[in-house]
Amino acid sequence: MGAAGTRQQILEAADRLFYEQGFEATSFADIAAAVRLSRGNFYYHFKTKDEILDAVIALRLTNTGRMLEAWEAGTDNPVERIRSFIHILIMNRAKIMLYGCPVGTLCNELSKLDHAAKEDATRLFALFRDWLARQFAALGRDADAEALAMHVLMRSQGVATLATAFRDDAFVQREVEDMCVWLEAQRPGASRLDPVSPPPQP
Amino acid sequence: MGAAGTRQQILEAADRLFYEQGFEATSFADIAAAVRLSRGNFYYHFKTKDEILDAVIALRLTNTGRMLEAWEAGTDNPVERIRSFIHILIMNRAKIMLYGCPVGTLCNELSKLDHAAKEDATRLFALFRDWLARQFAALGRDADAEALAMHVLMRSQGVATLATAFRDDAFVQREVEDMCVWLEAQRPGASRLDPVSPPPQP
DNA sequence: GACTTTGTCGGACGAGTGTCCTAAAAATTT
DNA sequence: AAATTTTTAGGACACTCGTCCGACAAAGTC
Repeated sequence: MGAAGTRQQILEAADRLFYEQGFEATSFADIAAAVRLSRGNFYYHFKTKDEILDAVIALRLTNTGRMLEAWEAGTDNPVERIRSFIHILIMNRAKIMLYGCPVGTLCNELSKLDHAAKEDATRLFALFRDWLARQFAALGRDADAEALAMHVLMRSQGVATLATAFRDDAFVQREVEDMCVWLEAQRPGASRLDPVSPPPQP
Repeated sequence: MGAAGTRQQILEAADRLFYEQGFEATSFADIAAAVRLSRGNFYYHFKTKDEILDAVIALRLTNTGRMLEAWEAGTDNPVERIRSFIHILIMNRAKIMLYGCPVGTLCNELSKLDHAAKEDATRLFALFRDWLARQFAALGRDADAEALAMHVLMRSQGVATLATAFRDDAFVQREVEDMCVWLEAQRPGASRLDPVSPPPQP
């Protein structure tokens, strides 16, 4: 197998393991075993563990970008696009309940370690934020597009964290619906009489 | 110094270090250095690292319980009590921007490690949830008190995570205010004409 | 003062870590 | 088929990890 293929395999394994076990708790040996490679051989592909981390973050940035493009290609309606984002919580809820949000948990871990790649990980968040902000702007909310984007991001992060802690499927469902109702009310023409953010129903 | 005093010192150092660096990234040596004790001597006070973790969680449960009691003693008004909770985000924002929420980040880490104390850490969340639910019930929202409590918890977790990633003081301020406005609107008599969850202003 | 209990020290242990080297195998080019 | 480059395996390295001793000091009891 060519080096490029092996490198890709390593990255995918590292991506998964960093997500499932965390960055620091994942050792070279873990990744090596996952791709059935000798531990020592890693040095050929990646000089240091941080180098793998950088590459994994770059991979995630690429994959995330592709996902956002796919959502944009799926529909012209900004509200529907934002709904695509919100519904990751439903689609990935099994993994989220086990390991949390890949972006949020990585940022948290790197912050605690005060790791150099901390800012790079935050760029994953920024990618989502800017994309969401563009959708809100397309909705006619130019003035507060970024604040609205951060609000959506904030909610999804909160749901992910509590989903991991409590493993409560109904909670995730409820909050996603609440978020969608809130989203509908953000169209500039939406009536203030609408239940903007109704109390979540049990 | 008595053993009880030393034990308490160890616990406080471990509490702080587990928060700042994470559980796994904190070694016996780190804690020992913090309390100026020999590493080997730890075995006398705590047989294993997990034992320290259990004790730290128990300590946090106690301290959290005391804090909740203090808030209850501070006012009879449930809305004001809940506001006390929300305002931790402001009071502790410096630390939160560096290390995240102590509860959320611990739960995330233990989930990834699939650690036995995972459920114990979740009990910290449950403590907040039940207390908040009691306040909402006192507000006359018995029916959906727990869902409302989870909603507040969810928001504070989301704000904490993004605060750590972006270190944006204005964002925290804005979301806290938004949360308080939302809270006001949860009183059963609140007019639906009120801006229930207004778009966050930039 | 002798004796027991309680607390501390410094170091040893085996395992696992990230890193790095050398030599052999595989693939590619000549 | 030979030569060269690319990729791999296996292990050494210095180190840190959690764990665990055995010896010793301090405190308290008889």
